Amino acid sequence: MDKLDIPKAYEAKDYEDAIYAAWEASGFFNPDNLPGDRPLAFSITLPPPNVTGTLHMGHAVMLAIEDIMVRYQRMCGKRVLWIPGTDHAAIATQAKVEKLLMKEEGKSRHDLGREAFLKRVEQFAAKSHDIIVNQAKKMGASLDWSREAYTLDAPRSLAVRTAFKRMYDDGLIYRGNRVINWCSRCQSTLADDEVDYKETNAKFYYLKYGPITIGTARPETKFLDKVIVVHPDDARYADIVGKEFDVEWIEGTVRARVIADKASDMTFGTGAMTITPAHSHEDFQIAKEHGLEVVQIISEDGTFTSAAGAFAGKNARASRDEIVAVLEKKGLVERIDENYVHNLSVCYRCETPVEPLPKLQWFIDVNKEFNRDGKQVTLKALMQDAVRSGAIKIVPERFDKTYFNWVDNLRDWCISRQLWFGHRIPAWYRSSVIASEARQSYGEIATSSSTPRNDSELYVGIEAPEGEGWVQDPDTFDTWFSAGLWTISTLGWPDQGSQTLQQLRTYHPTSVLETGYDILFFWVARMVLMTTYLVGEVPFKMVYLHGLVRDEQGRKMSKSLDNVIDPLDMIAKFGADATRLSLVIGSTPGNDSKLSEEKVAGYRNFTNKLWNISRFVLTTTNNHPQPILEKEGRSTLYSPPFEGGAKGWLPETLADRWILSRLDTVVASVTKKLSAHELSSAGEELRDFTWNDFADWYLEIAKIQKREQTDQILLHVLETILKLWHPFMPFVTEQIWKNFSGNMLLIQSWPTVTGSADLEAEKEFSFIQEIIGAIRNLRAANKIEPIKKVSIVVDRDIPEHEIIKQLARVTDITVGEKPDGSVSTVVGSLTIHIPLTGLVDLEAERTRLTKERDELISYIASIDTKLSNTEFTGKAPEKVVAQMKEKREDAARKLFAVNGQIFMIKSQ
RNA sequence: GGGCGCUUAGCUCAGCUGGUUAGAGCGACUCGUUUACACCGAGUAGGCCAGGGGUUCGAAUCCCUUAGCGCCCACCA
Repeated sequence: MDKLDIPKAYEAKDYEDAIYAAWEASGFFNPDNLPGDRPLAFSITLPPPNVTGTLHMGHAVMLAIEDIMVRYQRMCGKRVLWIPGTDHAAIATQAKVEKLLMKEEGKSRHDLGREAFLKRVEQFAAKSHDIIVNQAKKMGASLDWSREAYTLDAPRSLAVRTAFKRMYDDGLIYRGNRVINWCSRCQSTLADDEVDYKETNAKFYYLKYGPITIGTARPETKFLDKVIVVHPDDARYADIVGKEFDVEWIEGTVRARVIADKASDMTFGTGAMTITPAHSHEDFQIAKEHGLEVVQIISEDGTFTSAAGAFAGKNARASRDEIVAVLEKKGLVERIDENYVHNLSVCYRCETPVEPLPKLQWFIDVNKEFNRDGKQVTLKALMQDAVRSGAIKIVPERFDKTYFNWVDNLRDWCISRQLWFGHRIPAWYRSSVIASEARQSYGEIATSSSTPRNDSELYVGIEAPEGEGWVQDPDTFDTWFSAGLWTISTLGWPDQGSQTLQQLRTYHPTSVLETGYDILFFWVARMVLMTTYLVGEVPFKMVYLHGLVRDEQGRKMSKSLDNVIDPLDMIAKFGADATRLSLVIGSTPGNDSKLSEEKVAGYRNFTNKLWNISRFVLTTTNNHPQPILEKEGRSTLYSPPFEGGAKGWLPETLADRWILSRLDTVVASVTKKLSAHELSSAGEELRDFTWNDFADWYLEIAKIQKREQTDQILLHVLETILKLWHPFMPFVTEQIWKNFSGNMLLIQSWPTVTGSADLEAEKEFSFIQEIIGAIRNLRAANKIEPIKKVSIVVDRDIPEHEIIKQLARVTDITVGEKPDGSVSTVVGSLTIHIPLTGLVDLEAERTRLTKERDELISYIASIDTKLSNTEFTGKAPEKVVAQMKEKREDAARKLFAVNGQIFMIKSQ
């Protein structure tokens, strides 16, 4: 037998990479290679990180939580599939590369041209991808890399084109000219939810416009305003509604007229506004209803069009003051409110102010009825039903409301983007006019206003059409369109091969979607939309939302605040296991959590604790004459399984019965909690058991219980907690597991309840703990001399007196029959009598004990009162009454111990 | 303007459908040279569960209300 040589401290970095490599080599991350039958499947698709750079703490949380779920289910015997992938994140990635290009070479994407630029982006994405994969591995994520996907790879592109085609054929996708959100820096449209609002201090201008005064925050858009809108009920303007008159304006005289519309707010500004249909969503709406002309005066690059006369070509927002100066010169500025606060709409990526512009774009109609299984439905209705029917469960539940609030108010989704990086819209046009227009915008900024053409041929298909003269739409898809297909596209949809179909049948709908609550709308809702429409089933049965990881002070982590904690740094310093625990324990779904280095360090201490527990157990048992580790398959010693529960190996002592009972409780409870996705709570309970019960009590007892039985129990408990901990701390547990024979811990089966629950033992042992605690207290109080003599009187044979003796580290224990004690009426089986000498600090101890005794007495009295109250006993459920009685017993037992101690002190 | 949360020990938070004397970790303080671990052990002190009202035998938990804080959504020119 070799002597075990285990280092004193666990250094994560010495083991983790090798362990991950071994897992990967085993092939067990791929469900096809898992041993056993596994009729039930469990699947998660990893929310694909953007290929914009590196992973942050948010990704680390995601990987930790999902890996825990996945490892747990794998050990439970499920056919577990966790698919990794990355997201091309069109707008974010393109913006990033453009920024780099400008910084490093001083070039814009137009300097390179579309093709060369895309090559650059792909290079960047590839590099970023490799970093991400490496980081996921560092975290210990047990992802099936053989199925890795990318939102922009060939299979996913096919899925995108197929989805578009099908929706188009069903009339759910249309091309329309509408005012959209335009980011002049990204040079692209933005969906409604890609617009952020930033509270900004601005000026509010009161301008004379003919006979009335109008209010505006954006005078520069007002060049061609010809229509004043007032509220129909506004008495101030009632007499001029419908009238026309000439007004002196920015560039000379304009013929203006007044209309009434409820959109005008009587209480805001002067109650009168002019409208700019081309550059405001609401004005566009009004113009549409009243059949007004829509003229674009601001172009895609943020400059004025020729419609702005002398200002043409100048940046619109930058010209505001200049235009106001012109108005002022003409005496048209009545006053300026300098303290105007409003919500400026900005691009969620680059914070550039969003410019509303009229553009011809592709939209998904969420309100259009179509036939589904003989019923008329809308996409919106599908999204609502998926959650309302319970087919999808959101955790935490309160996000249901957020979800509905969003879906109910959903407007048509603009899916086309003027980016180069992304899936091209599978639409082709054939007509000289359109074709040249499309060519122009291919690589150029589209300058012409895009009005719908009737003279063009349009082809929508999965592949390019046959024939001459077809030009593909230059636009690309909103990145969330491809992301919305993620659960089905990663499983092979729309391929119809039997293997793909089988795979979809097995793993779809996926079991859980785990992601941050911040992308509930962007992504989760879109997946529900796409998947329910395309394959007629929900994409996942459950949505588990985690919160944001904030810094110690609760601030968001950001580069500008310099408070970013890099997961890789934490892993390097404290190990992946500690990092995972610090992200999972102490945080609950849907709530933000705070992270500090100290917290991670704390869990590093725990991994080391587990390491040393193992070190002790393994070396102790190994040193014994019948080396348990050398026996063939340690399991022969005590399993499988415990026949007839723990009786199979007859634990001899109270401590044995106690620890096994506790272990059984913990197995049951942790299993239940993990099944219910209560990860934090499961982890806490496991930590308490491992540290408080197993390490602090049973290990100490084991040192003096020199029976072979103890070795078996030590090994059994260790084996069980290694399994229980494995989902949380895969590395350290797997490393320790190497001391056992057989397969990797990764695929061991999850512990089951053995039937060792022993309430009597738990009660009795807690009493022993009480007594030992008392002895320790007394020793601590004895500052001058060690305790000379302790006598313990028991009324029946409790072998634990040996333990007490050792633990209390006292000498000279005598054991005898219990005298007919006066206190025995309270309850109890054990009394102690400790004559002590040389004590000086006992007075304080006595005061404390007396106080405790009084509290216990009044507590017992209060229970007695309650129990004699017929209203309580009559109305409270039986279970509660029984509980109360038990509590009374516990308190009485404690009182007995306290009384004993007081008696001891008195007798000094 | 709508909606959703939060307020529990010095700090970070658990406390599910009402039922132990409200818990944990960290921190503080006291003690400890115990052969698994100082990345340790044994203890102690900290709470009117934000305030007020109600329902109930019983409320941190349910209802109403007040105050403070946060988040999401929304086209106020």
